[in-house]
Amino acid sequence: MPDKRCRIRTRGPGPFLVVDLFNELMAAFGPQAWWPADGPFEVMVGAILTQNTAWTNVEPAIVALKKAALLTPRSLANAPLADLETAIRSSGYYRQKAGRLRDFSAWLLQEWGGDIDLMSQEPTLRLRTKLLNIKGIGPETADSILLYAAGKPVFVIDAYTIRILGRVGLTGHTDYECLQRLFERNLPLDIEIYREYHALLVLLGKDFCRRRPEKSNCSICPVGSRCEASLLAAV
DNA sequence: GGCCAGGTCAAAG
DNA sequence: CTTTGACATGGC
Repeated sequence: MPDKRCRIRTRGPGPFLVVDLFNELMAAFGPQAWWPADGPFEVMVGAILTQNTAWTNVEPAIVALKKAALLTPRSLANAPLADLETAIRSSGYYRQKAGRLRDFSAWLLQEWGGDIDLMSQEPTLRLRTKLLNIKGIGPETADSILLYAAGKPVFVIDAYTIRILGRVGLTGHTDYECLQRLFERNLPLDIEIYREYHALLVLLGKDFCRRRPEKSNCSICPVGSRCEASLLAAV
């Protein structure tokens, strides 16, 4: 149900279409096959570990967890915090994230007996609310878990998405839920499209977002970062 | 050496 | 309701 509070406008050369951007990105870069992980539990662990952290720092942490046989809900929930901290040190915020991983794993066990398939049968919005009630799981992490681990059609918004939209001229309500609705309103209800689109936005963000020394009128990008008037030809 | 990354939470203003 | 600080490592 559309929310009247979500008023989003475009400025610049022409109307901005969510669908056009997806088509251009897909044509330019092709499918990304996200999320890079071995199974849904690993997806969820990765979603927590990558919070405000480069994926290159997350990978060694996942490997270390795997090597220490800590990559199951039960072992993660029961391991000494010190062991977790050691394993995930490379991912940064390691004390905080160790606690988050353990709390989340304990929740998985308590709510669903550690059965992710069972968890995934929960209605989407109810599951989302439950995830958000866990300390350390915010909207992006929750939605990443829903989309990439539980197979729910939920569009993930991240810092790249916000920056890119700002750059192509989007103004107005740019908070998480409004932007999420913008995408969900304009796309077919299709998990694969949601998955690819978010992956492509991250790719675009990495490859283009900070390297264009053009001028910017973007009010969303952080001070000091550069934007350009158009990204792909269309926007 | 400085900047920043696939955020989140709590404490102020 | 909006802004700010803390959390931390590793790559460029």
